[in-house]
This record gives sequence, structure tokens and C-alpha cells, in this order.
Amino acid sequence: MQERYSAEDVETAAQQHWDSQQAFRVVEDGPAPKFYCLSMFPYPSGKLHMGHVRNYTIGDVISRQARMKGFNVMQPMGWDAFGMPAENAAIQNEVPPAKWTYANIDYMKGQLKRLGFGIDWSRELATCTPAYYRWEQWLFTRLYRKGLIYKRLGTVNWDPVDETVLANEQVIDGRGWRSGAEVEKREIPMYYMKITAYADELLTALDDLPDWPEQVKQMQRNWIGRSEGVEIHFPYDLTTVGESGVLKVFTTRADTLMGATYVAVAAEHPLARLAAASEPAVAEFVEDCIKGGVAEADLATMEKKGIATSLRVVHPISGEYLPVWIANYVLMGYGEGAVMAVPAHDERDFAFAQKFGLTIKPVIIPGKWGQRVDNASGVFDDPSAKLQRKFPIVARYGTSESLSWSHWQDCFAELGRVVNSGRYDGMRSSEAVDAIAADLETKGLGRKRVQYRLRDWGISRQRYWGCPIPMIYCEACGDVPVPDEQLPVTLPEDVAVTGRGSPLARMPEFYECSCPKCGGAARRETDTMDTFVESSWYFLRYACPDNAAAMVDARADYWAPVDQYVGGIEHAILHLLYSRFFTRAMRDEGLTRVSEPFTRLLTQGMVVAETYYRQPDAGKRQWLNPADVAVERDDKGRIVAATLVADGAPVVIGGTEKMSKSKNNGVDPQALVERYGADTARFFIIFAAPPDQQLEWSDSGVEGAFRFLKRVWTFAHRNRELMCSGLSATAGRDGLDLPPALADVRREVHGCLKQADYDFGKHQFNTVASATMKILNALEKAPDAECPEWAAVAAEGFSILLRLLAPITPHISHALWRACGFDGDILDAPWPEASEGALKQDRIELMLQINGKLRGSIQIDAEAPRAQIERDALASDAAAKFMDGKPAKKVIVVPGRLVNIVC
RNA sequence: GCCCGGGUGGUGAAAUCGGUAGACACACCGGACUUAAAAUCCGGAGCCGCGAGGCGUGCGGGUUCGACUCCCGCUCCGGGCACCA
Repeated sequence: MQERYSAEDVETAAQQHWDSQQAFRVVEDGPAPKFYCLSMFPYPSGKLHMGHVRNYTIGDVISRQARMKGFNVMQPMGWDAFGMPAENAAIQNEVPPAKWTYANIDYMKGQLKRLGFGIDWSRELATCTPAYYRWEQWLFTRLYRKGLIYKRLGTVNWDPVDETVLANEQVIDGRGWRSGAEVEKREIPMYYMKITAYADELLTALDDLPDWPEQVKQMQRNWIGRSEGVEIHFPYDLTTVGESGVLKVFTTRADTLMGATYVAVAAEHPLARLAAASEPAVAEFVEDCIKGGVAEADLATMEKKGIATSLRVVHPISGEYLPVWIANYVLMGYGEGAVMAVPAHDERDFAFAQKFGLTIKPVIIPGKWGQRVDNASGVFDDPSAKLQRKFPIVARYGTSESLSWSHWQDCFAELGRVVNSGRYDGMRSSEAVDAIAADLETKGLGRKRVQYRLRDWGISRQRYWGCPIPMIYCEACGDVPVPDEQLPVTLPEDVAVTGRGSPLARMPEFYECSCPKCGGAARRETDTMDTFVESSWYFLRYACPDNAAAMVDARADYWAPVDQYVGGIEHAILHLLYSRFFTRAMRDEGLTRVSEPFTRLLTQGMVVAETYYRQPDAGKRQWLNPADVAVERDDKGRIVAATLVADGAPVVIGGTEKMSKSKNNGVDPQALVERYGADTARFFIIFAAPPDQQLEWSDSGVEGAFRFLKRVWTFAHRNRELMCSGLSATAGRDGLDLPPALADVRREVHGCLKQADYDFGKHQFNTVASATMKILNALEKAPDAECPEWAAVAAEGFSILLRLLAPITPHISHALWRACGFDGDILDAPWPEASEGALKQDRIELMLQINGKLRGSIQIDAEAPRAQIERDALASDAAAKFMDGKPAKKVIVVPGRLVNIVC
């Protein structure tokens, strides 16, 4: 054993050992229960970034501990290899996407190996290979025939200059990122997956995922957005509309129906088109509405615009004529593309009505305004204003009647009591919803129904680097799925990408084909699939990546579901929801037995670092890498200034942000590993923050991790022979009669172990790392070798330390386990168990509070009865000093913790 | 705009069911070793105060013998918003 810790030697040797043993290759048999630990696979963007290192370190820690606990562990890895960056790189560097992607995979795989992750590489897959995506196409044709995939128009961002569909990310301030042209909405035919068919199941099944973070489940619940409400039909007014029909809206607040004063429709709604045909101003407005992109965040924050039409619809209860408005905040793809507007009780409608001077008709008395309202006179008590007020029949801006409705108040949107609504007056909101729904149903103008916010999943992409959609168009036969024997539809790999239009649509050799039904000339679909499709089933394919005859086989039944999934919180909704849906679709095709793909979920936080920059006058900020910057501190250690090492001149401290190329604050994992080794990188990442929180990068923190590992190494080197002799004394350690100082050391070790076990269960690995440091501190401070029992205590303590460390820093743990003569390979060493005997204490310290303030402590027998604790507490110096001679009113004893005297 | 998180010393963080706030580290200060430095080791330290003591978990209220923890209101920061992955 070397005296000095050399990470490179240790890590190379350990990795060679694992390779030669094929230590992480796993098969589907044996008595051990299976444990499928999966980290989200990376997009092969070029090289690993720190977020990857964090993700895979967390997954590896869980995997390795599960193995020590006796599970048959599978930890696979692969590549989410289709996507836009490959096309962007192709445009920039004129490299074909396939070549670029495979080169990246090659490089990043080497990096993953160097970090020592316990991955079964025999299961590696890349989604851009025909061997993978052919099964995606195969399933597509099945789901299409079943009706779970269908075709309809969908709205996309259109760049009129580049004649290309843009991703939301490529639209910046309403303009195309390359052309700078104003983006427009355009409707094109697209394929959709009917995820809404599973909406209810996806929602209710969340309740059966106890090991998912509550926050993720809540986000998914809100995303699915189940709401119970009423569909209401407003018949067209024949004289203004010119044809018969009904305008359908959905509302959860049917109790406010009598307060509806207009209706608003989307620019793409049939009524809008009708109005545009005869009214030039409307046509202009509708034309204007196609400007801008489709991202919801933009639509929600843009200025609310609208225009009146001459059209009217008929209120289904009152028979009044309501004006039809066109509003840019109503969207065709959401619900019915129309809303009934109740300005008195909806904040958005209120703002709209005020802007355009529309009628505001209050029909609900908010709960907090009291129950007393006279339905005939409209007089009610407003306790918040300590006034008796007259309820406005119609509130118009500027009139005295409408004072209370001149500004929006949140309580307007609350449930309450119905007024101003004819026969529904006096009802509570919920009663009014029932009564109105019943009346509408009688008239055939509406009914109660459930609606979801969730929309069907549009999967068509007008891009090249993706899985081809296996469909053929024939003049005679229409849309025909590609038959099984013609699969896969292979994506040509040697293609020039220009950024204008879709390359496949310019390749007759790709799209010209014959109809599978009639044999006539036909055209192949040139759209590819959303890359979320590949990542919706890869976890099943890892079980059997080599199967050329089936999508999944019996091995998937052995491994599914994933026991532990680890990945970024940014995937909390889309990827995870699509995967849950896809698994169910596959279940209903008889491909898997499971419904939920991921039993336990751990969502990891981002990796952030400080930023530094310089800003020449009126110029762009130049971001400087933290590695090139030196900081100045005051005498308390606070950072007061920073300078660039190269020129010694000051730079601006920019705050802490997510590591990124644009802010130049990334730390290269490669350089880190080369300098300190994989174990140091892994230890720091685990130690610096709990997995689900953001991790702040710190170079000196890395130094500290390295220093700790050196201390572990040094302890082993100094005490190796002693500990080898201590091994024989291992039997019956609890029975050993240890001197008090050694008993204390042993109590500390087992206390740390017990705590670490608890923390492991919570996935709070940072405190597990702390526990290993505490154990080393205790062992180093132990009274040394004079005492004969020390060898046994040291050997036991150090073996516990190494095993707690093994999942986090596997290489050094592997080397020291052998060097100290412990049994076998630490990879399969049994996880240690804390001894209750070692934790026992005769006397304990209780904190002493007087009136809730800490004033001292008392020493007492661990088993002391309550009466004695009270007596000792009252007799203490602190009690005499702080009770001011007052008698104790009450004494609170919290066993094992504290005594509080109230006086 | 909507949904979901987070805010604790100079810094990263810990505190299991409402019971010692700041474990474990980083940075800092002091000391040992050294011709010197690096490395290593030992010690100190939340803030204010000479001290007794007071004050302290983003801000303002509340519940409680006792609140980082529970409740109400605010604020700032981050993630997601359906074509980034």
C-alpha cells in the first residue's frame, strides 16, 4: 500500500478490476430481489456537464447501496440521440447530424466510464438507431389502427422567411431566431396521441405513487386539470349570424350564467371567420391575431385585445341577445375556443369589460359580505366596509351604483349567494349550478360534464433528425400505415441540413414509394416524431435491447417497473407524464403488465456557480470563467471584490446562476476528474447539498473533499496492521468490556451509522457524507494503541466507515477494504447494522429552560423518573438564578431532551 | 399571467413528531512544524456587548410553556407552461 493517496492509480486499478469481473453485468435470475435503478439518459450534446455528473452520481450511490443490501441491481445507460441540437450543429459546422451524434456518444461514454459508475454497458442503446426506432414505428402503426393516434390540424410557429416551423425556444420576442422575421401561427395537419383518453387514470393513479415527491404529483394534477362544470349552448341569432347553430362554451361557474353579458371567441372560431367575411375591421383584427408564436407563457402575458362583431347569440335562460366579441386571449386549441364572459366574477373578463366599456352585471354576493341580502331591493350588509349597500343591478364604470365594482377584488371570484338572477335568487352557488344545469338540460341547451385541461399530444415535427412517422399517402387509399414487413422506415443519414424547410421533404428517394394497399404511386410522410416519444419507453427497452424480433420480451416483465428513477425536476410534467401514458398504452397492447413505469422518483436540483463579467461602455457583457478570476475577502471572509488573474484588473461579481455556456460559468467535469479523481468529484457533489436542492459549485469545497479522502487514506495506512489484528477480536464486540473512552468512540461510530441509515432512506446523501467525516474524526481522536481493545474498535469503526463511503467513493473504498484485510470485495460487502448495545448511555444531559428560554442543563440518570427530573431541575443553579423567587406554575418534561419550568 | 418549489452565520448546509438553532464542511483568524513556503496537525469563532446579558432561521402578524418547523398576509429568487432536452 502506498503512503500517498494517488486517485489516478487507485481508480484505474478499481475500474480494471470491475471490468475484468464484468462486475455490473446483470441477468434476470437468482434468489435476490431485483432492483432497477435508472437515471434519465443524456442527450449526446458533446461532453458531459456537471448536471450529468450529479445525476449519475446520485443514481450510482443508490445502485451500489442496493447491491450491498442484497438486491440484484440493474443500472443501464443509453442515449436520447434524436433532437434539434444535432441539426443546429449540422447547419453550423456542415457535419451530418448522425456523424456528429455518434462522435459525441463515443466521447461521453468514455467520460462516464472514467467516473466509475456501475453501469451494465451490455444494455446500452441509442434512440437514433433503426434497431431502436423501428419498434417505435411498429407501435405507432398499431396505435394508429386502434384510433389512439389520429390526424388533425394543429397550430405551429411559422417563420415566413426561412419557411420553417420553429420550436418555441427558437422564437425570441415574437421573431424567428435566425431570420429575425415576425413569427406567425399556422395550421398544419399533424398526428396526435390521444393522451386525454387516459386523463382520468393518469390523475387518480397519482394517489398510488407514495414515493414520488408531492410537488411533482401536484404539478401533474394541475396539468391534467380535471374540472367539473357545465357545457352551455348559446343558440346563434339568425338575423345577425345568418345561419343556425349553437356556440358551445364550458364553465365551472354556471352559477354566474345570469351575469354573462357577452361571449368571446378565438380568432380561428367559425363565428370569427363569419364576421370577418363581412366586416373589414374584424377581418383585420383576425389577421392581426395570427402574429406571434404559440407558447402559452407569451399568450398569457400579452396585452388583451378584442373587437366587437355585429353577431349576436341568445342567452339560453334569459333569451337576451349577447354580443359576440373576438378576443386574443381565447384560444382555439383550448376547450371549445369560446367563453361566456361574466365580467363581475372573472378577473380577466372584468379587465376586458372595463377596457371596452362592457356591461358588468354582479350576480354573486361574496361570502364575506354577509348573508343578509334583500333579493328584491338588492340591499345587503358589507361588513368589511361596515356599511349597508345597495347591490348594483348593473355596474357601469363611473356610476355611483357600481362603486364596489369599480376595481377588481379577489372576493368577486368567490362562491357565495346568487342575486340578480330571477328564479335562482337566494341560492348558494353550488345549488345554482345544479338548478341551472338541470334547466339547461331540459331545454336541450347544455349539460353537466367533466373537462380536462390536458390536451392531446401532438407528435408531428417538420424536422429531419427524428424517428420517421411510418405513414404513406395514396390518392386512392388515403392514409395507410407502413406494414410491419416494410419496417423500419429508415432515416437517411448522409444528409445536408440547411435550416430552411425539412430535408426529407426535398428527397424524392425518401418519400417516393408505392401504396401498400393498391400498389400505386404514393408519397411517404416526411414528418418525424417528437423526441419525447423515444424517451417514453426506453426504460422498458433496456431490459432487452438486443431483441430484433420484438419490442419487449419476458425480461422486461422481470425488470419493470423501474424501482428508482433519478432525473432533473425540469422533467416533472412532460417527460414523466408522457412516459406514464405510454406505459399504459403499451399495457393495453399487451406489451407490459405494469401501468406505472417509475415506482420511486427522485428529482435532482440544478448545478449553479458564481458568474463574473465585464461590461465595456454600451457593449455586451463579457462573461469570465470563475477559474480565471481571483476574489478578495475582508477579515471576516466576506467577498468584497474580484479581479481577473490575467490582468489583475477588477471584474463585476454577477451572482449565482445555473451553469451554462452563455454565462461562461461552467466547470468542466473532465478537468476536475483529471486533477482530483472521480471519487473527489463524486464526494463533493454528494456532500455539498441534498440531491433535490440546487448545488452551488465551490472549488474550495472540492479541495475539502479531496483533503478528506487523503485523511481516510492516511488513517488506513497508519492503522492497517493494527486493524488486521483487530479482525480476530470482532466476535462478540457488544460483549467487550470497553474502557469509557473507547466506549464513547464506539457509541459515536454507531450513532453516526444509525443516523446515516436513516438519511439514506430519505435520500439525504449529504448527511451520509457528513457521517463518514464524523466517524473519521472520532477514530482519529481516539486514545491510541496502548489499550488492547482499540484494535477491535478501530477495525469495526473503519470497516463501517468504508462501507458507508463505498456507494459514494467506490474506488478508494475498494482499495482500502482490501488493504485493511477485510473479507472479499466491498462491492458485495454486507451493509453494516448499528448496534443498540453500543448506543446505550447511563447518564444523559437534559436542557433546562425557564419560561421557554435556555438557561442551563442538568446531568441525570438515563432512567430517572419524572419526579426526580423535576426535583433536580428546580434545585439547579439556573433555576435559582432565573426564577426570581417565583413559584413554578408548571414543569414540562420532554423525555431525553429538556425540562421547561414555567413560572 | 398561471402552476410548483425555495429563502437559516462570511459561504454550502444540519436540526426525524413543535423541544439545545447552526452538526459536518468551506472560507477566515490564531498556534505548531519549517530557514521560508506548500502540505499537514492543533485551537477559535452566529451577531451586538467589557460583562451580566440581549438579539437571531427573507419581512409583518398569529397559535403555543416552547416555532426554522403550524396558521394568515407579503416579498425576493428558481423550475415548468405542451416544438429545448
